[in-house]
Amino acid sequence: MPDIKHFDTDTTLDTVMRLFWRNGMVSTGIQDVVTATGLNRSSLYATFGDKQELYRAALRRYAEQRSGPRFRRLAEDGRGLPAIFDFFGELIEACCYGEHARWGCMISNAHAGTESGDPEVRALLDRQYLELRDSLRTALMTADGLNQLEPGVDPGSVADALALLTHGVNLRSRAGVDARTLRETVAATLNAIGGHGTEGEGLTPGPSRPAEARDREV
Amino acid sequence: MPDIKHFDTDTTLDTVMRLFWRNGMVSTGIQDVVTATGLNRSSLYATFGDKQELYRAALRRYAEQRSGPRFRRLAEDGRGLPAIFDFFGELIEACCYGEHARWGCMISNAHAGTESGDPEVRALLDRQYLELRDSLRTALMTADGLNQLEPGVDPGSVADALALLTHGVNLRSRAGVDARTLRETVAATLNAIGGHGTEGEGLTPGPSRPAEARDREV
DNA sequence: CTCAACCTGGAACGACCGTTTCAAGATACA
DNA sequence: TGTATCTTGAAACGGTCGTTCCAGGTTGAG
Repeated sequence: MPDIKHFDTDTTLDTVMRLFWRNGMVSTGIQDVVTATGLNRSSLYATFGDKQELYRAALRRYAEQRSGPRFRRLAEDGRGLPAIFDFFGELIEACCYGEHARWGCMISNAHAGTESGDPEVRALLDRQYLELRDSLRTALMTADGLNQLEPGVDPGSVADALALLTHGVNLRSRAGVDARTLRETVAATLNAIGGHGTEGEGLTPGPSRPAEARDREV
Repeated sequence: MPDIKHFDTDTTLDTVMRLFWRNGMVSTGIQDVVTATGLNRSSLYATFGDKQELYRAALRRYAEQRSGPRFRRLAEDGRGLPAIFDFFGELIEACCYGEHARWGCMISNAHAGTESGDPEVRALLDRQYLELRDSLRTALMTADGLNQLEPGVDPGSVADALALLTHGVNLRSRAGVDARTLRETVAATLNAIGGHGTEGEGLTPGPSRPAEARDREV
């Protein structure tokens, strides 16, 4: 074995992910990547390939490191509606406060840009949507088993609607809408679905609380 | 009066709007604008200013020509819930079929991109959101007056939720999701709000019907 | 017709784009 | 230590970016 890489691939990909996440793919130049990561073009191209492949890798990492755990936690939470309340509560918190405030969601952003032209990217967007939808459906079916849902509410359809609502939250948070407004909107929606009186602690509208919520992960 | 412009400003701005709408601001070069409009750089810069101002003008035009009439029609429709059904039905139709299929919504797209960094753009995004929200709320209050809503449904909160849902529809349609899925999701949401049996004709899930719906306006 | 005012075509600007190339440096095994 | 193999630094590639400039054409008023 001759020479070994002088940098950590995961750390680099994490930095690149943040760049693409905040500024999008087209607005992020290779020079920006070079500056942010500290390594040079040769190492970048030798390790990740061209810009498109680099973006795909960053997007995959976002899906695995950011979205994935959230979805899994939601699906495996046995509390039913409170789990969904908390899911949205944490989402809004992460979108409005901390390191990634006003960055939105990299998946949502990819939908709106030229990034979605790449079939490989679009396949990932579809896959992520299905994962979110299924996690929500699982939680809703749990809620249904606990008699938390209004009669006549179909977990499948509502899961789809909530997944679309998530994209709306991501988009609007990027425009700088405050967390309180988003919390109220989501809480009203979930209360309409069913759970009167079963609110999780993630969505108490109250005053916004930026202090304790800083530097949370997404 | 010396010389007069040799082209129509509105027609040009319409062409530019379509470019920015489909490809976003950063991915659309001045050369693309020159090619698409047929006029040259001098006339463009003399008439609209630089690229940022050109984008702002195109976005304003989108809001006035595309979103505005839709919102007004929704708010002035006296039928209540069926008006909302039809609003979403036409939205989905325009997002999935015809000339602008898979373009999404220029306002939604602007949220996700670097475009939203411009304060003037962000002010427009907020204004458009409020217009949509208020139109939905007006329609919901009409529906409430007609006893079409489930008891305990607050028109204000639901209007916010439906406005966010709209962004979700726009985003997902850009990724190529089929109209039938979107219609089912929206229909299920609106049925949960209240109007069992009051569906408008815009959301009958059925098979997708691309033929009759081509070349609709957005 | 004269002429000042405006518009148009096209070339040109410097800066930056993503990508490639290549010599020099670093490493593990013989 | 020699050497094959990979990494790194830095320069350079052609192309495109947004923008500006100016000569030449066109218009309407005097």
